[in-house]
Amino acid sequence: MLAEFEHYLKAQTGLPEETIRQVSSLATKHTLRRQEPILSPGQVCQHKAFIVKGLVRTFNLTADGNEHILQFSPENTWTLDVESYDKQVPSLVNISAIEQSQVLLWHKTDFDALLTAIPAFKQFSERLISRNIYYNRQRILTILGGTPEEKYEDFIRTFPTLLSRLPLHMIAGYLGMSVKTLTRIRHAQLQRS
Amino acid sequence: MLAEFEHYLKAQTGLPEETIRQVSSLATKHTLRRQEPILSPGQVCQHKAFIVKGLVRTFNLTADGNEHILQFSPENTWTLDVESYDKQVPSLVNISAIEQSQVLLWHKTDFDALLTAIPAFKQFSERLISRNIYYNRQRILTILGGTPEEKYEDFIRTFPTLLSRLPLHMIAGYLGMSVKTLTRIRHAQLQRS
DNA sequence: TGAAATTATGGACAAATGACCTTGTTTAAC
DNA sequence: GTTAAACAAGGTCATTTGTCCATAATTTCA
Repeated sequence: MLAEFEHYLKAQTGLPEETIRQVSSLATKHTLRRQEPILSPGQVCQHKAFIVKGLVRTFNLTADGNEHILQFSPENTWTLDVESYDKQVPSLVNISAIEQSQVLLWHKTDFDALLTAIPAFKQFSERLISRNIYYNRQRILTILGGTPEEKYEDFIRTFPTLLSRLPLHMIAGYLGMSVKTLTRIRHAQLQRS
Repeated sequence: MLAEFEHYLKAQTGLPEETIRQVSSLATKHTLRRQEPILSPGQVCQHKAFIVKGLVRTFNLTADGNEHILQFSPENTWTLDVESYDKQVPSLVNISAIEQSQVLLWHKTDFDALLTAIPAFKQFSERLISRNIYYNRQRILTILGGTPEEKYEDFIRTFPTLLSRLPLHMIAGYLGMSVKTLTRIRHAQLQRS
């Protein structure tokens, strides 16, 4: 489990073995069953999580039981509730496994120490944050702009490999439309092809 | 014009006069007429802008002439196209004045120098970025989730002072709905009250 | 001040979407 | 391997939303 992460970090940063070991040595291994939560509303987000294997989602449940999905986190990506983590205030969102997953967790204290101790690691971390900012901006434009069909096609383009791993109702929850609409779109696309 | 900014920065950071002067001394003053652009698609975003007075919007024009608004920037806020600015690549968005506005511009080179030279200023800058991240996350949830009416009410709650300064079609462009829908909502609310 | 542009609203109609239900299939779990 | 749960898809209908149009009010700027 650590080996995969170390390989990832090496490929992404080119940091020396020793430094990489330093990072991974502070992680806790964790296996999640399907639907098992890492974070629930009301809890303070204490950890940064790296997904070694599996698939995790960040979402919000509305009063009427609807699920709005902020993020899917597959292998080799990170996840956390930034706002809760940064400010150490109770979270408003759920983070939980879609598939059985293996994750590495760093406690905020340890992770902060790593960022301070290893400038190149901090740079890497900032690069990830930037990417997230750009992505969310683009996502807002897509949600604002497109027809449901355009949103769906955009989703496929952005996450081609996730399509087959996600139930439709989660894709709907990510795109902000009903399952019915999604079904209709796919039906229409089949007709055409 | 500088005085307002210096007052803002003092209030926000508590930095000493001298440092504040150091920051403001690198700014260029600029007055914008209504509808005058600061940034157009295809250009590289070279500056960070602080709005001293007026109101500016960041938006995207679709092929069919629809306007999707990413951000409103009133007095005492900052604006730029982060992605274009960070990477120095051509922008995809427009930034332009809604009202006649006064802005201060820092060239990226100068602003980067300030961030390096003044750690407390860098911290302040990071705080602003964080705030923006939280806000965009929340915005995605709101857009995904609510009925048009909820989105409109959320808008009023978030930007109570902007309501009267914006034409309806811009609010619609920010919320991702047609002007007609907005009109209907307001009509319904009048009936009820 | 006066002409031109922008803005808000409303009507009518068509199209898109969601809610609710059923059915058959696939997947997971014990 | 069997049972239970989750899932995709389709039908129907009511509602919502958008487009296109016209009109009246307001604002801008020369």
